[in-house]
Amino acid sequence: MTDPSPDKKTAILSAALELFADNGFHCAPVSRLAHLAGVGVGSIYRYFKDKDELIHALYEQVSNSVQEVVNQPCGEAQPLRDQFVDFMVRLLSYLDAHPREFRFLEQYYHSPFGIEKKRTELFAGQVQDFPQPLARIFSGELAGELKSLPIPLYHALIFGPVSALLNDSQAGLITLDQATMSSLAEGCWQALQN
Amino acid sequence: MTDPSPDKKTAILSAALELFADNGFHCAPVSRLAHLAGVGVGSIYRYFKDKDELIHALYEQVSNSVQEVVNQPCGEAQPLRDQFVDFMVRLLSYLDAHPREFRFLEQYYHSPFGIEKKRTELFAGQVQDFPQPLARIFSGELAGELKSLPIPLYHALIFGPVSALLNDSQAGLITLDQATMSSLAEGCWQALQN
Amino acid sequence: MTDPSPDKKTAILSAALELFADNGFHCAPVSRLAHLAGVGVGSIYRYFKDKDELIHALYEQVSNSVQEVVNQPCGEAQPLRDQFVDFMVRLLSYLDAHPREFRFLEQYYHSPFGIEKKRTELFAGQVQDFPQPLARIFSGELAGELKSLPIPLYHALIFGPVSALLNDSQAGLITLDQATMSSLAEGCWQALQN
Amino acid sequence: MTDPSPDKKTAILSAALELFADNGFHCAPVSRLAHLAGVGVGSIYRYFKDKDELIHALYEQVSNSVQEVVNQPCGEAQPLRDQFVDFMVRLLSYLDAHPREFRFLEQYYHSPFGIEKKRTELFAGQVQDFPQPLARIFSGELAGELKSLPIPLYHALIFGPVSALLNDSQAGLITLDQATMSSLAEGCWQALQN
DNA sequence: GATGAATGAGACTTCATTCAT
DNA sequence: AATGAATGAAGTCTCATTCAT
Repeated sequence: MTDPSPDKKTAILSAALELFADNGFHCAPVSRLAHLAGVGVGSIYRYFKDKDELIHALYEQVSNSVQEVVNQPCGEAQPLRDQFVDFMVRLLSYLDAHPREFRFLEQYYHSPFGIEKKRTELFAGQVQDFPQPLARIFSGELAGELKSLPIPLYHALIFGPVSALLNDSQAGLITLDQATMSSLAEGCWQALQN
Repeated sequence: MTDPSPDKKTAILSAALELFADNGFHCAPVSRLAHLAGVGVGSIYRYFKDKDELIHALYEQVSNSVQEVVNQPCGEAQPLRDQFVDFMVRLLSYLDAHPREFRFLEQYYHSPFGIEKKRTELFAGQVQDFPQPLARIFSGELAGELKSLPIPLYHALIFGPVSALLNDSQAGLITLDQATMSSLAEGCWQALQN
Repeated sequence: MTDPSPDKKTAILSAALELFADNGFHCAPVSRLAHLAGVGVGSIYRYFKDKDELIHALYEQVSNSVQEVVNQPCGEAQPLRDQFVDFMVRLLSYLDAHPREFRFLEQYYHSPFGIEKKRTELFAGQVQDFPQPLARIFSGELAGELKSLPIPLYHALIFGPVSALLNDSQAGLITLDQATMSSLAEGCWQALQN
Repeated sequence: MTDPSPDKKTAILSAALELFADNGFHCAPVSRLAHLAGVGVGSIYRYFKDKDELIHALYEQVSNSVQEVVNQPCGEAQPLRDQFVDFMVRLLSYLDAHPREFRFLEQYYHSPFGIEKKRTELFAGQVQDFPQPLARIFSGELAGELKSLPIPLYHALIFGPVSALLNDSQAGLITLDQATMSSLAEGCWQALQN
């Protein structure tokens, strides 16, 4: 039993993602987390002060891995529209391929946990870190070319459809192939045009 | 004699909406519900089999009041675009003015409770019951004029931004005045154009 | 509803016998009693101080009806042995034909309720009231003819088998026809012989 | 490490026997069990899935200890009658010395818990495992010597009086000395004779 | 450091009893 | 007198957290 795993913390976070995404925070007793992680209950409390801290830590981890994907550079030689579509397709692909990350985030944002950590933080938090097309849109640099809107409106018109579509995909209402994702991205792009 | 008082049921549902929206289902013990409703704990179980049934009943109530707003006829004399914008503004206004209803619905849909009652049910469930512009869009009647898309894509492009914007409004990131709501609606409308 | 039944009390006791015998005291909520009796919950408390008193009252009633059967005179012209067998068959027949009465009594005696009201009270309580053969046995009058034993031993040798056999009958392990009942009675009779 | 302590389980079963025997299943709240066992409420649920399982487990334990007594070999050299009397005296002695075991069993058999685990199971369940005299009687081997009766009648004539006498003893109506127990056993023996 | 047995606060639910109608 | 809606004490069970090993 005395498993001197070099990465017990990783095992715990991984088990947590699985259980939280599939069962919700409240149907994931710490004892079950421990069992799934192959770790003693007590060990969880060595790495995390309590269950809440574990949830917040998991959020940070998932949030970061999404940020990484989102922040990859887009081909800057392409027209802006294509860069935007590429970005959107990349985001949709990643989250559709990682349903647990997506469901965890949705659950987190719609729970008391996410009250302080607003959803905006994930995508709009640091405009300057955004990949080319997004940064230029949100920063207002393209104001002549596109509509000039308050950031939350940009945000809503871009990420709202992403979230909604992913939900339908998870629910099995639609399959996200390349064409579908492009359609959505193009719709969003049009929404921003003058 | 001594008939079950409709006031009491209303008081319970009302307290439930408040606590569920503000604290989440799991931080709203029945004892607190009862206290807030000014009712004995046991009385809740006279009106609802258990806590789950109370949650579902509250969903039905909230869902119906949203449906009512959504289903009001749009001025059919106006151009379709204006009808659409009117509809969107009406929906946004109502939910922004009833934040607890909105937060409850979001929470419900993102919980195991809402698994069968898919979000789609609320808005897309019965296309034929939709107000003019939505029904015509979703039914494909306008396929020549607009893009021809799978329903979930229409759905995502229209209600995704609504949900996202309301979240930002709740978070205090933006104030939803008439202009803002119209901007969003117009963006959505553009997103659907050929 | 205002049912001015002349015999609400009877209806309540009757419903109580049914529910207690079939479900046990603790799976027979007062509300269910009331429903089955066709009476308001509150009415039960007009006739009985509380649930305990209802149980004791029901015991008295059932106990009395058994006493009546037990106390019917045996043909005094017959030999004692035949009188005894007649008595035993009569008792067995009655209780086998009234399983709810029997199950209620068994349950009552084996519960805290029956602690003060000892089983003995039912059959041996008032020796002088017993029908001929029993009275003569218990009173010691037949001491020459039969074994001379302490009353509880007579009691055990006579009523123990009755109770045990009825239990097996209720459980469906045996059918109590005339021959079977006579066999038991004869066995008991032999048990008492010198 | 930290293995589940067998002492704790024993303490719980022991407390359960005491409370169940004295108060009945329904006047023995888990909280009281825990207190009497010197254990936290939650610990009971580590050892038993729920209260029902605890009751059944206690039955198994008590039943086994009675079986052990019952199954001890009788002096096979003695006449059958003496073997039988020895057996009866041993059974009576044990149960009279262990009143809680006796009261628990009686209560168990007369409750919904004992519906499937019929009383017969305890004594007649496995005829072949019975000590000499009983096995030979129940198996019909002595049919020439004794009356030939259906098993439930043997059962009633032998164990009925045992149960009844123990009840009277518990009630303080009689003291079970050697002579008394022998008398009962002899009575039962006679009851079986041709 | 790791473990998991032990704990008890607190959640949900039932039901005997009351009392306004 | 009769009713049944209302009540809350009390019961069963869960689970986050602690701590001895």
